[in-house]
Amino acid sequence: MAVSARILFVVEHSVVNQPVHRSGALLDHLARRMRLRAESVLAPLGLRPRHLVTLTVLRQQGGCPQQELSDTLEMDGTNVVGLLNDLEADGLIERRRSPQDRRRHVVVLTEKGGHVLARAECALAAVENDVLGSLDDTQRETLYGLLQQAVNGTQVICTEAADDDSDGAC
Amino acid sequence: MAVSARILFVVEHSVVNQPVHRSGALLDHLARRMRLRAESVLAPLGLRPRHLVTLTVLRQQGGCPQQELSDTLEMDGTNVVGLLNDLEADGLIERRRSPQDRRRHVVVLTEKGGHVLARAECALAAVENDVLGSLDDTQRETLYGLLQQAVNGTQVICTEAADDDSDGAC
DNA sequence: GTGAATCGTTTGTGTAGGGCAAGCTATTTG
DNA sequence: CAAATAGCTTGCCCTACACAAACGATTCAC
Repeated sequence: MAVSARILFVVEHSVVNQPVHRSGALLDHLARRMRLRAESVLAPLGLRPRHLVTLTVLRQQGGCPQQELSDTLEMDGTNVVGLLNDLEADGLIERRRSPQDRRRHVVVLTEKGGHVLARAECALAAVENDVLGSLDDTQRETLYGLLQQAVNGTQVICTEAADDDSDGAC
Repeated sequence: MAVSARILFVVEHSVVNQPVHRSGALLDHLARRMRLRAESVLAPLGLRPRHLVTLTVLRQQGGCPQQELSDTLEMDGTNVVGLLNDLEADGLIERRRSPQDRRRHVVVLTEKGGHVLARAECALAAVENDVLGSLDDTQRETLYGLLQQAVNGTQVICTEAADDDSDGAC
């Protein structure tokens, strides 16, 4: 039936006609599915998807100046301000003046922020279970690793495997 | 440093404290990055990201009634109409009356639609190269497979490996 | 066959995400 | 001191969508 893009691949002395595999559309599609469901789960926590993305970035980047955050999120600076205002109002993040350059705000996740993020992730178990239903645990972990690597430029295996406190089992 | 969610895992007689790995936020983040770049690449082709998603779905689902498409895309019916109007105006899809139930429109990808989709995917090589830069070819293929499986409920290895025409190497 | 339900379409309305620009303060740097 | 920079606020605009209502065509149930 349908037509599909191809590139020529030379594999072990033979030329194989192979379709082009672009993940963009799939990523878009899947992200939408996640987001739709996540919205309702997150609402009771006073969060929206983009807040969760922001918190996630902050957790693994540690404190970072606001502009860097804007770069990472690839989002306009003014909108980041609003986003951080929300999060700060809820006590999930803190803006600290950088001692090196007092014009800068270093944005850090508060303890509460970490906990809320953790709770949100637990609450999202059902959502993920629904959307990624056809992937087994190993596959989901692989997917997570790949996404992490793509987003961060390097794979993050398990940054703080031996950390304390936090909200144990969901 | 930061706190993170955990669940208890019993692995071979030992209890391992393991962080919860939710892909939602990463998916969202990565999809955004892709979409931002894709928009400018797609614009010259008269397409926007959601058009590409639609075409992609149609390619691998074959013809399907409009409502099913609406379900798959998890998008309101009225918006799907608009989306399809765009695509039909460009001759990329066709709406055919279903012989079984003449109320229904069966939506199919036209030959031109397939070609344009293929061309778009080729054009997106640079984008993907940029966003997935830290993944090697094998990893990208793995990612693609997982996304495909998640979206479709089952993994699609290479539906029509022996198809003809189409636009060869980018 | 007549009425009820269904598929798709159009139109209209509302909301949220988010880009972009201008103007401001505090601060650093030349 | 002047110029550049980080962040904040306000205001404007556009796009993606959801949702509702009303319509024609068709099917289905009685």
